[in-house]
Amino acid sequence: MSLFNKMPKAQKDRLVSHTPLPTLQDVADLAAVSTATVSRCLNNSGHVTEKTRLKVQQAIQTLGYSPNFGAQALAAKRTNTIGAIIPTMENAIFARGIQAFQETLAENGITLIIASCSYRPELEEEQIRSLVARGADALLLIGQSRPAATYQFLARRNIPYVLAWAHKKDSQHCYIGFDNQAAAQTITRQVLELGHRNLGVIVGLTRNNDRARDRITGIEHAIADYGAQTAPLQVIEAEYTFQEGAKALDQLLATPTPPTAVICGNDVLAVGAVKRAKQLGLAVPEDLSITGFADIEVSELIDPELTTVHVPHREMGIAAAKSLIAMLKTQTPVESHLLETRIVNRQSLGPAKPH
Amino acid sequence: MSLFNKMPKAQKDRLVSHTPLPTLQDVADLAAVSTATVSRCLNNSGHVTEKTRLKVQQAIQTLGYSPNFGAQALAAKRTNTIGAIIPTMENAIFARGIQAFQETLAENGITLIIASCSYRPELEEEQIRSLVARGADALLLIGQSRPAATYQFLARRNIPYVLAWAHKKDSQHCYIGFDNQAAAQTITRQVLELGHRNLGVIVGLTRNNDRARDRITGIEHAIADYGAQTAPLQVIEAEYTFQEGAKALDQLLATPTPPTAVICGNDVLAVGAVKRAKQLGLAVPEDLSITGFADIEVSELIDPELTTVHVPHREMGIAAAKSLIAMLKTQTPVESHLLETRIVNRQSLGPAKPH
DNA sequence: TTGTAGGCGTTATCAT
DNA sequence: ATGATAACGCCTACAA
Repeated sequence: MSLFNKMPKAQKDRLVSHTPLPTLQDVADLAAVSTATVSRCLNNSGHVTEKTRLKVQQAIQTLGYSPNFGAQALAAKRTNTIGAIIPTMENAIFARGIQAFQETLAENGITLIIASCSYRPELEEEQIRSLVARGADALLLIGQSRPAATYQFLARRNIPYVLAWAHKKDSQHCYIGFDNQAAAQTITRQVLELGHRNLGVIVGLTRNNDRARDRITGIEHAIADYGAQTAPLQVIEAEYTFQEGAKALDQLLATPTPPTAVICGNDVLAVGAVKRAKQLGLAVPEDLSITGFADIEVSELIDPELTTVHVPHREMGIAAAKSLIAMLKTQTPVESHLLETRIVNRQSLGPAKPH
Repeated sequence: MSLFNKMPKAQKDRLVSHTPLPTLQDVADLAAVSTATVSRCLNNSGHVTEKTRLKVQQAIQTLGYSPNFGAQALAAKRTNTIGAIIPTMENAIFARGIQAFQETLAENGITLIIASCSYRPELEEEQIRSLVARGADALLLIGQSRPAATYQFLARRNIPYVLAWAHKKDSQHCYIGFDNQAAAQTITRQVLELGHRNLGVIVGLTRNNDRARDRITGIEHAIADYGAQTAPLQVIEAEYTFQEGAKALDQLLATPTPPTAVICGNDVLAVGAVKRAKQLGLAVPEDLSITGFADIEVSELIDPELTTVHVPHREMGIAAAKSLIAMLKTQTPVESHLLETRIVNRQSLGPAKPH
């Protein structure tokens, strides 16, 4: 065997003109330093003379070097990647928050991987494993309700996570979100104060959605406090589309004692209901009041514009990113972060008609 | 030095009860086979007895083993990750297509990394580098216009990519999309056939958006073919929000000869314009016709519903995913894929008033 | 401050 | 069909 044949492959490649991508070694050679020094420059881990740093940077430039992801991940035991699993990318409710989340991560040199689980918990479980397998250093999850086994899995792997879009006091988990129940309770109280005594409710499918359930609870509490619902409270669950919101309204109106105000668990359903009400010749809010939840763009598009609960989407995304980054850095849990919601009064809610 | 001190760290860890995550070696030990065999099982690369396969699977189960991403990437020189860079996640125009793209990738064991570039080309360049650095095996990009250096970078790294949401004949690139110009031309012709002789145009910012430019060209061609625009063609560019669509309409109507029909480059602007028209007391389409482009959900929400160009978002996402997967598998370019658009006639376009 | 060298957990090439 | 073993490219004690 010749000397050439004994060489490591990378070295051979450098002799023949194959020229694959430059490696740390190439940079080190060109800069006439060791790979360790180059690595230190790359990771700003201090202890490098300004002069050598410049040499190294020069070499990196001329070679067009960029670290190999796999090697970096393998050696450093982290990928600088954070995963997020959201019910769906297809609707606006998560879009703005996730966008802000991603921007904040990017500012910190972290890449976001997104998966969606279509509100199916078994898929979420699978996605969590997948993202972790893909090397996600930490995770953003939506809401709290998932099997204990999932949390155990994360604990076993020591993967930091935050639960966003929800909030629970005194929990072992780190929440970055708002109090769905309290927010729903507040807007319901406002509806009641306007004289409505027969409410209807349209919410997303509660089956795997603790936020939707919390909102119903809030509505019920408000009504109980006020002691004022004259008919049985109708709660219609609907999938997350304009059309389903419209259909749900039809159901509500088909009852013997149709409501004078409809509280919706989200803006998409609310907006669909508003459109349907108008089609049916009902004036909103004169004949029927409708409220939303989330304050996404469409709530200002519909006529009349939607009175709804404003959620600080971007703030939430930013806070989630910062918390995760902190957890990664300190390797310790971080406090939950409660964000404030507020009611945006537009035109879809009005006083009950005197009778 | 004791024998213990000479051991590789992983072996030590297995002796003391530290128990980090199980490795391939652990699985091999438990199954009493070599790591090579385990690896073969994991990658279905054939030549494994059913019996040993079972043994190995058993071991994987009991250990809860999952491959280390970094190591896998380093050794295999691929990450099974595909990157997509879209202008923004925050609006619906890309959401459905990307969702389908992601689902198709997931079915093939590939993870999607998304980055957004806010329609800023220098940011896109940066994001491309970032995703590649993160180990993206291939990329989905939107539209065609970007610096030659960017394409060189991708060629140098040998990264397959497709350009989606657009189409060019006889191009060196692989397009997965539709003909923006032809689609715009078709809907414009329809408007002209309805007797309109004074059109206005509202489009997204063309500065870094070749799709928007193509649509304008299509509109201009249709008008030229028809030889029929009575006033100078007003083209207003607007950012991608309802409000900007509304403002653009105001500008169009402030001219001495306001148009009787407004062609919009996308549904968001169109819908914003419809809302504004109604606020101004104009009946749509009796006083003013408005058309959209993309056929996203809101186009059915607004009243009157929007006549617009339907784009097969999901098909496009699926096709893009399949093409990329094929390129990755065969290591050869793949043909472009032209998708058909069609006009959806709803209520926002009507005949011109006779005068 | 800088260099040396071993290890990270897979894959894949060769033998057997 | 299975096993040894050499890469893969980077990080990081530890030594100098």
